[in-house]
Amino acid sequence: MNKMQNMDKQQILSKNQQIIFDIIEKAKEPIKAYSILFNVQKKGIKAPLQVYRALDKLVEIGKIHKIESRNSFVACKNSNCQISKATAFSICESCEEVSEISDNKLSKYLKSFQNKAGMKFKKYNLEFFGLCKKCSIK
Amino acid sequence: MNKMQNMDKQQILSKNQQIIFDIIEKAKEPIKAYSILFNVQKKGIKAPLQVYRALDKLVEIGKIHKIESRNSFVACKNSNCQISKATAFSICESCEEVSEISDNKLSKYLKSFQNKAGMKFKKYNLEFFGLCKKCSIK
DNA sequence: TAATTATTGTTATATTATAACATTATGTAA
DNA sequence: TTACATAATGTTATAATATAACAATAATTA
Repeated sequence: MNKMQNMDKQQILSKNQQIIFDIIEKAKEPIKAYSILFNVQKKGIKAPLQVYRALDKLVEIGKIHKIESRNSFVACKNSNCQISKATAFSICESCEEVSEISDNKLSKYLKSFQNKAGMKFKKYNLEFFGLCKKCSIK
Repeated sequence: MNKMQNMDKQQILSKNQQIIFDIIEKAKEPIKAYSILFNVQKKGIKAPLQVYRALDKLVEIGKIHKIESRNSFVACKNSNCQISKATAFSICESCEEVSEISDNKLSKYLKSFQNKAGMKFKKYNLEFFGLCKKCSIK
């Protein structure tokens, strides 16, 4: 194993983590755990738990994000949301296209947001819903 | 059935919807579908689908919200998030306390947010994570 | 009052996720 | 370099969450 790859987020991936990350990155769209499982069975990963463990770790280190409303996973496209602390997505309710939002003003605003009790937050996840360009023409 | 009750959101609830809404409102904290099911079995609602159907409807009309990251449901505490379009929550990662955020500036900001492609959104869901007051003292 | 739409009831099953336990690999500190 | 700790893997079983498909009934509306 080449230990110098995947240094972007200061993390060397284990064998299973790498296999699963590659699938998610290639997908370019959110992909579900059992669909990942189907894709990696030829590589010897046979059990859901092997997938979920890799997913947990990849989310933890910020290489991927979970789209909570869809129970699916995408590779991180940002360098800003390291360690998965601050994520925002737009989701098309018609074609289910998901894209990660990278907007400094938005993330600054949300990172510094306090609720009325003065509670500050370590993390947030924001999902916007609407129609993407293509679907809004139809 | 008294048709004059539950007029707050211009919606009369059906029998099952009312039963399930009452459980959620009494709970005062997020409650899961199968926990609701357990609670309503004495009232004759025996199948998961009966619960999920009522939940779907209640979400649709904005009487309750789904906490996506927790697969659980809470009664709406706001008059602002009608029809479930704009929801924000704070979630304590230690005790799992969830509260709905009602902040005009935040909702104004998010309602008018456009992504770089100029796409506007009909709906959003925001979940903040951190430690609540109690848990941050510990 | 017929037609339409919403709601309910029911059985079965699909989908998503974790528990528990044994083993192997990797990193770290004496 | 050995022992200790920590992380990752493999495996079986099962828990938790959610929907499909179909039949019947109730409520609304034209």
